[in-house]
Amino acid sequence: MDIQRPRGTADLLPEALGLWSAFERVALREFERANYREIRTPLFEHTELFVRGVGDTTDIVEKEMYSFQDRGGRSLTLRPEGTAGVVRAYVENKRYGRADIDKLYYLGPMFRYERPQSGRSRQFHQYGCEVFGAEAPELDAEVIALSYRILSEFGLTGLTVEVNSVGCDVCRPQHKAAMLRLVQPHAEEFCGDCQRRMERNPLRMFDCKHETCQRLLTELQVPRISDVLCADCREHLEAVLHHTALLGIPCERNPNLVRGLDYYTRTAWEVTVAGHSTVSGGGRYNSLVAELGGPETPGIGFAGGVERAVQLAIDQSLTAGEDERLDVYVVTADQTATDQATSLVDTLRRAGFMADRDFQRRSVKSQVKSADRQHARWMAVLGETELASGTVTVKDMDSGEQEIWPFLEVAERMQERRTKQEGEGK
RNA sequence: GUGAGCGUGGCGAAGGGGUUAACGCACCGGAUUGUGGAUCCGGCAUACGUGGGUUCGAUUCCCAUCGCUCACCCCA
Repeated sequence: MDIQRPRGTADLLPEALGLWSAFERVALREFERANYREIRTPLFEHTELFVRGVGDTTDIVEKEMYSFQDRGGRSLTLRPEGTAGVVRAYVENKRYGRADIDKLYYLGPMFRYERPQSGRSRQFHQYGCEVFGAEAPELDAEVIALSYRILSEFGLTGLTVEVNSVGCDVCRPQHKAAMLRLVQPHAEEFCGDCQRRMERNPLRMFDCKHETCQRLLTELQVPRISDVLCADCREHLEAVLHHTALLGIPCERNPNLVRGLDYYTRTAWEVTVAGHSTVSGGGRYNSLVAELGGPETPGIGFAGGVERAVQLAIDQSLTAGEDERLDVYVVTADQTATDQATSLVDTLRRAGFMADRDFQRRSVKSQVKSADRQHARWMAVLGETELASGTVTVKDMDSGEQEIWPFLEVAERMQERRTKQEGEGK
């Protein structure tokens, strides 16, 4: 095998896809119950959209974009996240001119050029939603609840929601300036990572694992954003937590929580399981729509990683439920019966049964083993004796009983059996 | 981008400078004229990631490279 899949991509094989579709069903169901509607935007956009939307100093834009030139010389980028494209579509399609707020959800692949490791790959899948046109804290609570419920309804346990406010256009710049005033004179005393964080996203410094950095922050009495929120932001955060409590969502305040993208304002949160990477995260973005050329419109949304949810399910021993079982396996017990096998399989399929047969000219024993391996409900044997009498030997693989039926009545009789079994609740 | 570990048939896995590279699983055929499990017999497979070096000889030692895995940064 000389050509392998590109680094950081995965083949999703049938055996693994059961959990995926189980998860997707739950996500779509929860979104739709909450009156969200699906949106599908392009997998690639103009590079400029992400630079302006996500933020030009974020890791995503600085080193993780899959960008390329098309034949017309335009710079395009495989989408590294979902929000920017949805906001662009919202503005471009002028959906702001409507009376109701716009509740949208999406599910699909995203791309980031990173070193793969557990819970991280170059093509991965996110599900998420965006809501435009309301800034009431009860909406924040609804979206937080959705991000939590999708995972809990999927069956995951041990989930917590960490919530913080990163401030607004008023209090955040003030805090940042104040923080830098205190910290920059001591820049060399911080670790290399923190010195970089100072440039990019000083809030991150509170996350540093180095003890010296933490001690310095305390000694210098550097305020955390949550300590210096303006009155409106403070009030908003309290109202959000009040409503998530009404909804029974296990929220915890995390004054150190920061998100990596530039566009967040006020509420930011992550759904986590102890000892694992974040499963989903989101926040409010009240300036993003305007920054991308639309009218001042508040927005809020979250995105979760499908791979991470599925991996947690595996870790927690959740199963997807049985695959649909094969109804009939047609056994060709004699080479002369191939014509009949072909038409019997076709007849059964047209009658709505999942039917299959041997295509490798294997022995009868092998074919029966095959039927067993695939958990067929029935096998239908076509051999010399059946051909001579225009019949089919039909065996119920569960009970082991077998009968001889006229060839032309097989589908009909099976339908009767199936109806009867379903009536008995089997 | 930084650091660490690992690449032997479809899968798991032993070995180790020298004729035919174990073993287990899976699969196929037979014992059982045409029936699922077990047992026994037989069969099966283009297998030592790739390229170079050392050597009379390399799957084994050395170098490089590619890939995989994990951690850091960051994030879904």
